[in-house]
Amino acid sequence: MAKKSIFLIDGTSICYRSFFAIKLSTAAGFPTGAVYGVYNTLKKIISKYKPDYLSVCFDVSRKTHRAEKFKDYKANRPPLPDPLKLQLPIIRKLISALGINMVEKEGYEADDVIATLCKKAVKEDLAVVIVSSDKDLYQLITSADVTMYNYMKDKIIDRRGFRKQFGFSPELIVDYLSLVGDTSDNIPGARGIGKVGATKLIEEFGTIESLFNNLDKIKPKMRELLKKNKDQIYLSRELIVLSDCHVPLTLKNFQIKAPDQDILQKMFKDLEFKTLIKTEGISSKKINLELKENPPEKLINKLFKKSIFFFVNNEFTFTYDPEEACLYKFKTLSLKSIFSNKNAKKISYGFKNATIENPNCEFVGLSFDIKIAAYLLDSSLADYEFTTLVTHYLHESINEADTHLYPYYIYRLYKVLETRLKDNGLEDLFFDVEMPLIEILARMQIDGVKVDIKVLKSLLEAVDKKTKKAEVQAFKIARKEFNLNSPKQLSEVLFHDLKIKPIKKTKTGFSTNEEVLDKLSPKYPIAAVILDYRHLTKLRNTYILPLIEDVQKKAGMLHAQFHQTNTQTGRLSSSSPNLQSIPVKGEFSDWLRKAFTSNYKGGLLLSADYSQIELRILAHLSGDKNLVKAFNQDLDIHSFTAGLLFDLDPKEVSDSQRAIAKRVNFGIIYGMSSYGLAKELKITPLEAEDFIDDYFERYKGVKKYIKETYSQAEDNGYSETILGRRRKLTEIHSENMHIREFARRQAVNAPIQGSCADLIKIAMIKIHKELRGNKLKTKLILQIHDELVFDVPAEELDKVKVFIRDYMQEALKLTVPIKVNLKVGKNWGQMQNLNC
DNA sequence: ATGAATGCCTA
DNA sequence: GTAGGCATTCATT
Repeated sequence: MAKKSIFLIDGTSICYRSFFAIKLSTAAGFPTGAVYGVYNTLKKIISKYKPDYLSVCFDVSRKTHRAEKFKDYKANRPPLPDPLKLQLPIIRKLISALGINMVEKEGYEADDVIATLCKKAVKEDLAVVIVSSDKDLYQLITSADVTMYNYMKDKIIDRRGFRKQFGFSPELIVDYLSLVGDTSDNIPGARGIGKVGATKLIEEFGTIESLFNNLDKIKPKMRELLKKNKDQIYLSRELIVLSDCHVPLTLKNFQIKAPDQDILQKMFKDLEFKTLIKTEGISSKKINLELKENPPEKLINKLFKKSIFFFVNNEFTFTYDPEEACLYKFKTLSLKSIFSNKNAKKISYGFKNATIENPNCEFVGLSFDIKIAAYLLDSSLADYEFTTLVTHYLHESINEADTHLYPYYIYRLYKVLETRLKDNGLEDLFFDVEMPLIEILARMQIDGVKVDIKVLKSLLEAVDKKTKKAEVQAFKIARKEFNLNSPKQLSEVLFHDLKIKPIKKTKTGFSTNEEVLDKLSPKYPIAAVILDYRHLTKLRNTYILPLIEDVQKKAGMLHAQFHQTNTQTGRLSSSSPNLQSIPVKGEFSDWLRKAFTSNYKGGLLLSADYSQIELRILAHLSGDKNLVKAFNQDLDIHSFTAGLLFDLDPKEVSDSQRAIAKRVNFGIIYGMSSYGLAKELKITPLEAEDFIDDYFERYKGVKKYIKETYSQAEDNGYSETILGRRRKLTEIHSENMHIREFARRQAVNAPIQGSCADLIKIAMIKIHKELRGNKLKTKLILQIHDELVFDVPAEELDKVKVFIRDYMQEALKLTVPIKVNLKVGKNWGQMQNLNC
């Protein structure tokens, strides 16, 4: 039988942390972040650790016994910020409404209260967990029954963990801190002795007393510092040692009582914590958590018509009967019969996975996927796991393994997310674009791409042969063998052994990247050899070998994943393998791409890609006169820009001028800074500045658009695409200029990149619908951001090529024409343009 | 085993 | 200058 647990929470500490971490206020401007943070922290601790006893300890006033001993104690700490002061009474009210006990003692700090209770609790044979970010409290983990919980990192530290972190026993933390001091409490410590020095001394000698008894064994410099600071050190120790303040341990009071829901709800309403206000429908009170195994036979028909079906991935299926307020879990009814019944309203988490697990099933009437909704509302979450969403949107934490709780949460998540989508004008994008896309991506994953392994193997042979040669050559020039894959070793060979002058630094040494090696290669043949070697091994290790591996598993078919919730901008991403980064330039890229073929006998691959789509979208978004004109007249946009920049007729523009204009055009899409453009063009930032000025002089509308985008991002905290997809930009107001500039570039790029994603997603849906409606065998197999690749039976080519192009071009109506190029071939490496 | 650092492939 | 995924080395959980 495990010991009963008691959690002692440093209320002051969690208030401070919450206050600085969470900026939140009501519409009227009343600060609420600290209240919110404290609520979440407490909720999390309770639901995760289920303590038997719990108490939140507070400081009462600043006139503590420590201040009597040392007048400067906490002297340099600024007074409590007003916005936090305002929240303290509310936080106390909230804690008491939650049924949680609070303890405080006049003249003492929360630390002392915790220390006192902790000692008593250990005597009562309880397991004590201390919750604070204050280092002083480590002095309490001298017993094996006491641990410290770091709520920021969600980690519990015991004696072993402490030793690992500090290098000595917790008993010595007081001595350590006496040396180091604590700037936030204005505890002096020994001036001149820092973390490193203190750790060394403590590890070697232990206590302060022992230090002063062994002064002769300490290096002169340290010895002097210790002597000089002796008084300060002993005073510091007095201040750090926690004192007993005679508060009683009344365990009965420390039990968590039932929260007062009425008060809580009223508080949440006043504080405008919308997500915490209970929604209509299933509430935690009403729901029957004991799932019934199967609904009675006579209920099933009714349920199909009236109730909502839920499923999480492919594993859990339940339905909620609103009349009975009861959840039923299906054992005998297959997922298939629910999926294919269009009357049954279905709410899912992770629909794509469910589809992939049931590839032969027909899907109709899917109405709402929670994962996708959460992504659309905020594309910046680290992940969209079910438990993450429960924490983020319901402010409760659940264990991943508690799958029996899923039905309880999924409906509430649905309610919250549905409302938010509506509030943010994201319904159309959600229901018309993202939801229909799920099944298309699932289909792409299920069907896969045919890959000819023989082509890969012959390529591997050729690449291996060339790699060997490059290797031999490199070692010959270096006059020794070394690991060519190691930038560190290579740097040693180039810049030490061969005495080449380094061009660029990295964080840890000299750079050996492509840019550097390119510059070196005319003078130093070894650089060219290394570049060749890198190219070859990249091809082998990143593409050829993994592809062979994957394809062998699935009998000639490659099933990559396409992710719908992995990018901040709305693009898709691909992995395992990433089919969006198959080489297209370089010596062997065509050979590699020849391995990607049609899965139909005599079939063809059709590739359809948008031409200059990002600049066209920029033209649409900005309405710039020159840019719109160029596209309306179907001009070569880079030559046109070069014409404007160099004051020439576009026909007179030289290749190098066009190349510069092309870089500048890309620069605009990426948010452009003179520094970045300078690096790209290998000119000075001042010269780059001139190009940018000239560009904006000619494209005045673009300049205006970028300015407006900045100010919109500053006002709203996000920028948005044509269809209203948003990208959060929390750092747009950063004090740090570099961070702020970065956010600004993202603000400009996100609508362009994201609108392009909107556009191609619509095209995919329309094309998919047409293909299925006509029962065609042509399949969409790849999406590479502005390109779609189809596997086409030869006899379908003439039919599909027309509507594929049309749907892509008509996916969205822009103020400029959209152009799509078609290419076709028996594989991805040998493609011919297709004119129709 | 895991993560930072470096480097390189795509749009 | 934007957005991704992934391999390797090397120093650490």
